[in-house]
Amino acid sequence: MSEETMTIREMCDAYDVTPRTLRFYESKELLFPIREGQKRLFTKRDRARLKLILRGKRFGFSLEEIRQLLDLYDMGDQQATQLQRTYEVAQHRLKDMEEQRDELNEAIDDLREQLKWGEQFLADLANQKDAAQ
Amino acid sequence: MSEETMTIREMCDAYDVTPRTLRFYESKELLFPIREGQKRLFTKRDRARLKLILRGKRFGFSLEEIRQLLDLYDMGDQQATQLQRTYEVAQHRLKDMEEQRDELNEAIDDLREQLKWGEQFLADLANQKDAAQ
DNA sequence: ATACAGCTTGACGTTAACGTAAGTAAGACG
DNA sequence: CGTCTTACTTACGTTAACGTCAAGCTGTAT
Repeated sequence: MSEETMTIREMCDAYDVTPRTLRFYESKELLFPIREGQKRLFTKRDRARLKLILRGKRFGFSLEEIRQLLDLYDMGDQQATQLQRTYEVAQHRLKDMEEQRDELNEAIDDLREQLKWGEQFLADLANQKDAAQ
Repeated sequence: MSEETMTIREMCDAYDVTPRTLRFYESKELLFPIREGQKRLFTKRDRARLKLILRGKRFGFSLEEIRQLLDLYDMGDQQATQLQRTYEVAQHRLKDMEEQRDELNEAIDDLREQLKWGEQFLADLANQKDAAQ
């Protein structure tokens, strides 16, 4: 409960992830918890990074992309070039997402059509049945 | 070039899939090409099924789901119960897709926010630079 | 002392939908 | 007959993001 660091369980509870996930992120160099003997202690920095990781996932970035973005973020000693790069990557992702959404919308429309068709078919079938009696 | 059946290559060209894909679908019992010696010959039925498979994929059904739907479609000797079931599955899928789209839209909005933020930051940075000169 | 809770490090397993490579057969062409 | 083309089977490889043991350490409550 020290103010600065959190155990793995506290992290799990706070961010709704599994221990495996946190260890996995560490192995992929997304997080860098310090050690107290055996145990991992997650710092404020780790928490900030985890938040960004989870946000990145929501945006559909792969962990590898996220890692690169985090690295840029860290490295970038306010070097506009880096930030510019980050910005571009994000913008590209946005375009991908919008395309994906558009495709999804098309598919949804198509499926709606099919369903209308099926509905009609079922209705006809019911009528036939009624009429046959 | 017989009117009724197509070779694997003709199928691939016609539907823009690889041979591997067609063999894979056969192994998963989605298609049932007949054999002429070694070779596969795809019938009209196979072509109809393939179309449905590809459409199903667009809708985000898994191959296993598609197989089940195709089976129902085949079996269902116009048995309304089966069709009803198919209908329900499709409707469920539609709901999933709509949810997915909504999430995606949220993510897109969030990302747009972030980008606005980044843009501002970059602009400020540029101003600072200008001012410093 | 003992049991238990919580942490650790391996390391193999999972899922979907094919890709890819190796080795072989069979028919067509020149 | 040799070679090309097309197809075949078998089977391991791929990718992402963890899940799921197994086996062992440590600290603490009983």
